[in-house]
Amino acid sequence: MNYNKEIDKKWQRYWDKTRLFNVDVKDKTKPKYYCLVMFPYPSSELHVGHARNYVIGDAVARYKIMQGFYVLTPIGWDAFGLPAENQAIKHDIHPKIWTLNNIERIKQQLNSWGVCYDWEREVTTCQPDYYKWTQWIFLKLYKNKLAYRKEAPVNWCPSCKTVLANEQVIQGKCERCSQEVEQKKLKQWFFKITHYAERLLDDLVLLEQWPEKVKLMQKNWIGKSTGVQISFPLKDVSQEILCFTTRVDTVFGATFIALSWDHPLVEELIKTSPKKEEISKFAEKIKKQLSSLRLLDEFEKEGIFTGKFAFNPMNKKEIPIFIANYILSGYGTGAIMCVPAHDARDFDFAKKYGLSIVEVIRDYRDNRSAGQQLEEAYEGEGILVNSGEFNGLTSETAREKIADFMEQKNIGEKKVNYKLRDWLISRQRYWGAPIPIIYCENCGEVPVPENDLPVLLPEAVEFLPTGQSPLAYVDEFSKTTCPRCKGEASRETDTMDTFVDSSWYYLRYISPRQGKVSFETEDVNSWLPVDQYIGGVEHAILHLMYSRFINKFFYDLGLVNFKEPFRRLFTQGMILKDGSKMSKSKGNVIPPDYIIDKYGADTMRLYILFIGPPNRDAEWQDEGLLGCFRFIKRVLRLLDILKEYKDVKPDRLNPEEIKLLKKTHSTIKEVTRDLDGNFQFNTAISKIMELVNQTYKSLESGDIRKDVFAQVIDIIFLLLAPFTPHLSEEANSNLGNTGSIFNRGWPSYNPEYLKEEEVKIAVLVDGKVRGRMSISVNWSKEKIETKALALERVKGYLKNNPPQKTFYVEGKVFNIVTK
RNA sequence: GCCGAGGUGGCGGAAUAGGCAGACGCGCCGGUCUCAAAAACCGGUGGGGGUAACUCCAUGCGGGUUCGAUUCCCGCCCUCGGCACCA
Repeated sequence: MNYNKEIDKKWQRYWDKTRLFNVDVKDKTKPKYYCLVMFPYPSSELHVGHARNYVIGDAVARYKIMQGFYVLTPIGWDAFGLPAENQAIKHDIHPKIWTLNNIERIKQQLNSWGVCYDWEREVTTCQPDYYKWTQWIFLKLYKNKLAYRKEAPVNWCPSCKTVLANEQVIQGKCERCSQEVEQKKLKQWFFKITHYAERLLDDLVLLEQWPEKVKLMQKNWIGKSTGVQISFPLKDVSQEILCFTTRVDTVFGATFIALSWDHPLVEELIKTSPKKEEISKFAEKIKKQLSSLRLLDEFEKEGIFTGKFAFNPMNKKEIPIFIANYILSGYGTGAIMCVPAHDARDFDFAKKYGLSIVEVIRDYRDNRSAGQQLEEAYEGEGILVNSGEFNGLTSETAREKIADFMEQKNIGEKKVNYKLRDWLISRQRYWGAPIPIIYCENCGEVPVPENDLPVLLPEAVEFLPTGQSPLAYVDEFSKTTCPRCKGEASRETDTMDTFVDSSWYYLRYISPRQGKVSFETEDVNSWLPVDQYIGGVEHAILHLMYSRFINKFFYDLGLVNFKEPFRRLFTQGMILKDGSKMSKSKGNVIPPDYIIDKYGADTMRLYILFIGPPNRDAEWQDEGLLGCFRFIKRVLRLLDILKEYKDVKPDRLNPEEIKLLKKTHSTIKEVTRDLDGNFQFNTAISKIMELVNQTYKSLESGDIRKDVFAQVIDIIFLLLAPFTPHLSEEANSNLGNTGSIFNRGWPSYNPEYLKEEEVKIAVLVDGKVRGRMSISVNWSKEKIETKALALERVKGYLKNNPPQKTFYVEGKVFNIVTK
């Protein structure tokens, strides 16, 4: 049998016609399995890097179908987003047209790879029948006081007069015009994800089948810390500054306080200062620097003295108050107590501005003589010094004692703090779901009534660089009447973050055409949680956290009965080319079309799965692809050999046949284990390759009967079916089977063939291999020892060094130790 | 900077409740077939030394635990992902 493109098309049509991947969610005759791949953003064509996600998902789905599950594999499009709008500006094409064209193109690609879905469940987030429900979620959150508006900074390019995404800010400058980017505050909408911080953290333990690293990242992102909020009284003013710290044991070493540029007390502190001008200027400067954590290091640590002092409440010492650029606004209290001796950033800052550095924690291993200066901040734990009555305590006990002391004296209170911040969902952009809020002069902010949804995104818009959403210029959109007083009113013109769209799409797949509700609770409850979620590790935090949040919100409303949406998560690695991520700009993209054309879908699929462990990055090599093509031809040749095969005369199973059947059944066992484990397609495929190699070797011996040979081939194609579905189907029908190979069931192994009587073990002297021998599995350690010590080479090594001890690892090694 | 992951032949990668390092594939070398090439098939292939038997070295670097470490511990170096408006 030869490989040709017609085989691909034939079976793709067959799967479509027989509705192999279409699911009726009401059908409960088989156990369900919900296999979900992260839906694509339709930016342009897919390359082989993208393909990995869908090929893995398809292989999992097919494997589960063979195992007898009723498998739901839906697909959709994360269709709102910034790139569409950029294209619109650049090439004068409407975002909708651009997006829908891309979707059509990608659909063709997926089909040509034999990646199958239940297309009747396709959802597209930019279509009104989808975003209607995204808006509905907003209203639900609003009603439950989990959506609110407050001022928040955006990146602002003063020359383009537009809000920039972080991605569009290159080293503090606008990517288009290279103008210095500023911070601007706008009133924006937030979802109160912090309300769920504790549950998002606690429920991580329910996610037993998630990668540990993803759970750890989420845990660190939530960033729960317990500490103390201390109030530092101001000198001359009857106010105080609140600082949160997790290291209250270092409080005696707090020698200054640093505020963020927009701390509410700044104005009060500097209003009488002779240097007011200078300080305001400095604050302005920091304001222009970017607030994002990752950009902090691009600026040197800087600060300015406000001229005011506070008291350290523990030792009553006067400590200066600074404004510093390394304190984030809107983070904690926006003020920190600075302990230069025990914090590296504070240490640098203190050195720069000549502030005192008071050591209060002494490292257990520290052997500096008294009076010797610290050369760098010591951030570890230790014994308290210079801390009054708390001297001599360990950091750990001191934290408790000082916190208790502070609570008694009313100078501080124990507090739990989270790094997690509320989710800013406002975007000053066109291509997103409009936020369903109306502003009325009389009634204030009024939610759009549910019955009026969707708030349609108008299609005729201009993309003027004005800094507002283009929607603000569409009068028929923005001008409206107040749902409450029927007076004149205007709509919110910001749209929602696309992460809102993607935070619930996996629910919509269950009832995608439902017009009355967002999803059918009963069906969703029977099909979710998702059994297997597959996607890139780059989504480990944001998308997965937002989805978990929205799911918990639905849980609280009684709309779903499961606390977590994704039971098992698999994060696949990237496919690299020349060591880096494929991208058009780098020109290192491998387009799949020519591969499909030249070698067929199964070659590409097989190579993508064989390239390396799927949870890690791997380097694309064209030669590797060729190797897989060669393998496919080699497997198919077995069918031709079988056709012509002259049967050897029937007899009992001969040793060569037993050898081949042993290999076959151990391969079934190992491939199954690889797939059931962590989707180790690469090793599963290599084991099938070994079996194929063994088959050729066994055939050469001339002892294999035709029926044994046919059995082995049949199993080879069954094992390959999830990876190379087209040729497995073709081979399956060539072998005389009717119907789809995917309805035949996954092969099981016969344990009789896996029993071994003899094994080869290595004999080691002092840890080095010095001989090998075959042993019978029922030999005692003593018998093995006698045999091992009798080996000639071993004897040589033991001549002058008699054995002292021996170790035997069953079926593996026998180690003789002379030392 | 913070958080997370990873460093094994010429290359992609196997092997970890600590037990024969380099499965499988690529590449390369030699051979068969061919006028020749391609394809296919067979054999070899971590590095050094040795005609060979064999031997020494080797899993990013430096230490440690152990009869035994790619695997566990401590300290470094490098690469990649995320850092809240790319999705």
